[in-house]
Amino acid sequence: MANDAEPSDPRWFDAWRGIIFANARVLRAVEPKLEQHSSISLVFLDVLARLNDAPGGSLRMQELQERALFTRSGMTRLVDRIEAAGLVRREAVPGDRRGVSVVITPEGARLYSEAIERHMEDLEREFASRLTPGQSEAVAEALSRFWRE
Amino acid sequence: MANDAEPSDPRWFDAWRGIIFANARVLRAVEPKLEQHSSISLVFLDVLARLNDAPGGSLRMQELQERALFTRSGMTRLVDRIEAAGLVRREAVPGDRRGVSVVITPEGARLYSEAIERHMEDLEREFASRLTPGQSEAVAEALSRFWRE
DNA sequence: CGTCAATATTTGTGTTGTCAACTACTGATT
DNA sequence: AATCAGTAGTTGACAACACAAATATTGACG
Repeated sequence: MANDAEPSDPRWFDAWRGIIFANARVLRAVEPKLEQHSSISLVFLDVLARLNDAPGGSLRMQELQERALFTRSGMTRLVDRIEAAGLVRREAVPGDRRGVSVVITPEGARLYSEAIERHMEDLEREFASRLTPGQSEAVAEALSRFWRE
Repeated sequence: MANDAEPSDPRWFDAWRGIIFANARVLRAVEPKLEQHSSISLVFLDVLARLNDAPGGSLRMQELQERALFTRSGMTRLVDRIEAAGLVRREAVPGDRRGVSVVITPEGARLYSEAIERHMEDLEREFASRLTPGQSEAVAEALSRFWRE
């Protein structure tokens, strides 16, 4: 098979290339649609998703920082902007006056569920429709450790 | 439109989630190492790779823009910076005075091959080692249409 | 030839990202 | 209680990104 003396690229590199291309191409297609329909960006949606999935709809800045997929740094100012848009609010943490917890507002939750629904449709069109169920299954299985650790 | 009652997340969403997580986590691990060892960023490496793979080590701005994975816009100024680092140079296109072709310099090619070698080792550690050969194969096969189309 | 829509790239300007320094608070140690 | 290393988050300064408008050139068409 393709395992005698690496020809040029090892086989796992095709897998990696597939991941970066799929990531880039799907996001490139899907992000403008999100902004168009919901007038929020993917980084906003990302933060709202983390909060929405968290118990109580609330996380501390650090947790948000760690879990966010599309933002590596600058969470303070990102939350500033999302807060200015009225989608989250900062609250004091009882018992630790250094801490801040970021809470999703009702309006944030409403906008999130609206936006994520549409976003899923877009993803289905741009991503899912290009894979067979068997392929989806195989990719999901192979990559699950990257998010389930 | 598929309209059957979705239980929680459709199966393809796990595949998509795997892709974004794998992408984010591997890049987050690998990029600092690249910068540390080769003192270039991933966007630099990306551009150098496109040029290195192109016939004659040269592409026009537009082609670079289209092929680049890690940069969606601002190719002019990105090339400015890479040029300032001596890794590429701009050349006039014979027969079209609007055009510019970007050529990789010998130093760029040298630095590229050095950096990519190390980068592949890092990728192997952070990505490939977490997949079985069968999983690599499956992911590569399932996602090949995203870069070969 | 002269006009003009189309193409190729750069420039202007506002927005977002990054990294280190800074402020504020905590908990442990003495 | 006073000290102090560690933790949480913000701020300042600058780099990189994004998008629209500007510049320059081409090719087609009357």
